[in-house]
Amino acid sequence: MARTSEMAAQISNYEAAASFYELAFYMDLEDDPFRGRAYERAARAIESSPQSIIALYKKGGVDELQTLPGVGKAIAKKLQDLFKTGRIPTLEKLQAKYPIKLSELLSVEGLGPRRIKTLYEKLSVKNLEDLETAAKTGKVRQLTGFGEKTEEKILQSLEFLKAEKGRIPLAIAIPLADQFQHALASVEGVEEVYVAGSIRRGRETIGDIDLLAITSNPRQVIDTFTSLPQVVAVHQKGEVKASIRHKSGIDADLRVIQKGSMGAALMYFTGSKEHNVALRTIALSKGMHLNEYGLFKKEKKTAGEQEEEVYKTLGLPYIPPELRENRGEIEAASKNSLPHLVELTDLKGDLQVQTSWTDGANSITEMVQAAKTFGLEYIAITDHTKSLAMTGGLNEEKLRTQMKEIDKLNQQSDGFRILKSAEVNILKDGSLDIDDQTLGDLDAVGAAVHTNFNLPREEMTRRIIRAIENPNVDILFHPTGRLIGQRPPYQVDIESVIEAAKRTDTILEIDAYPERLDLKDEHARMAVDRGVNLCIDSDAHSKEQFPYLQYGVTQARRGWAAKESIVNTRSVDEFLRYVKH
DNA sequence: GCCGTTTTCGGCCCGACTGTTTTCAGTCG
Repeated sequence: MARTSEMAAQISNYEAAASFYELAFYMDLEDDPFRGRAYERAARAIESSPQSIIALYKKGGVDELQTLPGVGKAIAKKLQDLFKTGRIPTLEKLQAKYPIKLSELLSVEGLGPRRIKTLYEKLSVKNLEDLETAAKTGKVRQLTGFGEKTEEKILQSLEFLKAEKGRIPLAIAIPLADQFQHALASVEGVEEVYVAGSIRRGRETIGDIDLLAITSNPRQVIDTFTSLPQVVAVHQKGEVKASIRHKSGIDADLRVIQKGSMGAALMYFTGSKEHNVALRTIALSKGMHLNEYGLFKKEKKTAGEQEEEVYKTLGLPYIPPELRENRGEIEAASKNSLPHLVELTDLKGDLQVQTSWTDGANSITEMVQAAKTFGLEYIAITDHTKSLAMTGGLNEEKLRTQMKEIDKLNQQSDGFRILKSAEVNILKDGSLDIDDQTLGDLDAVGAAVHTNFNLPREEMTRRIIRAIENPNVDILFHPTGRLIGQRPPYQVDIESVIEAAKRTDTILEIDAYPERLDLKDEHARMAVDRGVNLCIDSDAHSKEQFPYLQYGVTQARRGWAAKESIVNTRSVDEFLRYVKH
C-alpha cells in the first residue's frame, strides 16, 4: 500500500533510520561493504538527531538534510523520496531481489550477511521457519563454510529466540552483573573486576553483561567463570576471553586485561561501538592508533592505564559513560561544552510517591521515614484520583482529608516536608477528574494518563496538551505510558508535548520505576535542549523503592541533564516558589 | 556513498574466537 504524502509526513527519525540500516545490510549482500558503512553512518545520524529530520527537510530541503554527518547528496535525495512518497526505490528493488525477513534472520547468533545470503541462494531460506526446517533436516551442514557445529548453534539460537526477546531491563541485569563481579573477585590472583558494556552506560535494557578482570592468573579466572553454577552454556573459551549463557538466558562475556591497559580496555568494552569508532578515527587523524590495549604512536604506547589519560591524549576531557553513544558528545567534549551531569546526591525531593491511601503498600509516615533514611528532604504524596477505581482513587473529599493529615504530620516534623499532591487522572478528552478548586489547594499537581491508551496519535496529543494547559497542573507524570517489554508507549507526538510543556512551564517527569523509565533518554534530551524542566521521581509504591531514583538519575544523565534541569534538586522552598509563581 | 588542516580520489576501525579449513572467512562486539 502506498502511503499518502500526509501519512509520509509522519515518518519518524527511527523509521527513516531503519530504512537505511536495511539498505546497509543489502550493500553487504551485494559485496559493497563501504557503501554499506556509509548507509549505516547516515542511519545513525538520522536516529540520533535531536530534532526530527522531517522538520529539517521542511526547513531547508535536501541542503539542510546534508548538514547531518554522513548524509550527502544521494542519501538526502533518498530521504526526500521517503518523505514525499513513503518509499525509497533503491530499497524496494533490493527487497524484491531478496525477499527475506532480515531483522529476524540477523537476530540468530552466528548469522551475518554472508551466511544469510548463502542460506537464501542455496536453500531459499527466507525467515526463521525456513531456517529451522533447513537446520533440522541437516541441509545447513552441507553448505560450504557451514558445518555440524554451526547448524547446532543455529538450532540453539532459534530455541532461545523463541523463549526470550533478547534484552533484559537494566534493573534486572545489574544484580546479575554484581553476582559475577563478586564471584570473580574472590578468585586467586584477581586484582580487580569491572562491569563495562551497556550496563556501565546505563542503557534501559541490556543485551549482555561485559566483565573485565585484572589478574595474574588468566586461566583460573576463565575456568572459574565458565564453571559457575549459574552458567548453562559456554559459547567461547580462550586464553584471555570467554563467553557464557547465564541460566536467566542472558549472555555474559569476560575479558582478562593487563593493568597497564585497563583504561583503554574499559573504554573499549564500555562502548558504545559508535563512540569507539569515532575515537579511533580521531586517534588516526592525530597519527595515533587506539585499541583495547592502549593508545599508540608508532609502536610506542602513549596512554592506556586510565580512561582520563586516554581521552586527554586525544585532546578531550573525560566523557561520562552515559554519554558515550556518539550522539554529539565528542563534538561537545572537543568544545569543552559537555554538561555537568546530575547525580543521585543532587536530589533533595521525590515528587511521586504512592501510599496505602490507594495502591501503595505503606502509610504516609512509613514512606516519610524511608525517604529520610534514603537522604531526601521532602516528598510529595501523589495517590491516584477517583476515576482510577481499581486503585481506590481519591475523590475531592478524601483528598481534603488527606491534606489535613499531611498538615498535622508536617507540624510534628523535624524539618522534613511532606507536600500535598496527587496523581490526577487525565480523562479521555484531556479534562481532569478532580475539580480545579481542590487542585488549587494542593502544593503541587501531577497529571497522568491511565485509561484510554489506544487513542489515535492526534487525539492523544491534544488530550495531553489540554491537560497540561490547565494552570493547576505542574507535572506530567510518565509522559508516554510505556512499560518496558510489556506495553509500547501510547501514540503521542512527544515533540509537541515538549513544546507545550515549554510554553506552559510544565515539568516533565522522568519516572524511575524500572519498567517505566519514562521519559526515555532521547526524549529527556529533547526536553533539556528546549529548556523544559524535568523531575526525577521514584514512583515508589512501597518503602523499599526509593533507591529506584538511581535508575532515573542514570536515564537523566543519558538525556544530558545537568542538575539545573531537574527541579527536585532544589530545596523544598525553592521548589514551592517555582510551582506557585 | 561520504569525505578532506597531506586527499575531489582513494581511502573507509580493529582484534579475538570459532568452525571449517589446511591458511582463513565470517561473526561479534
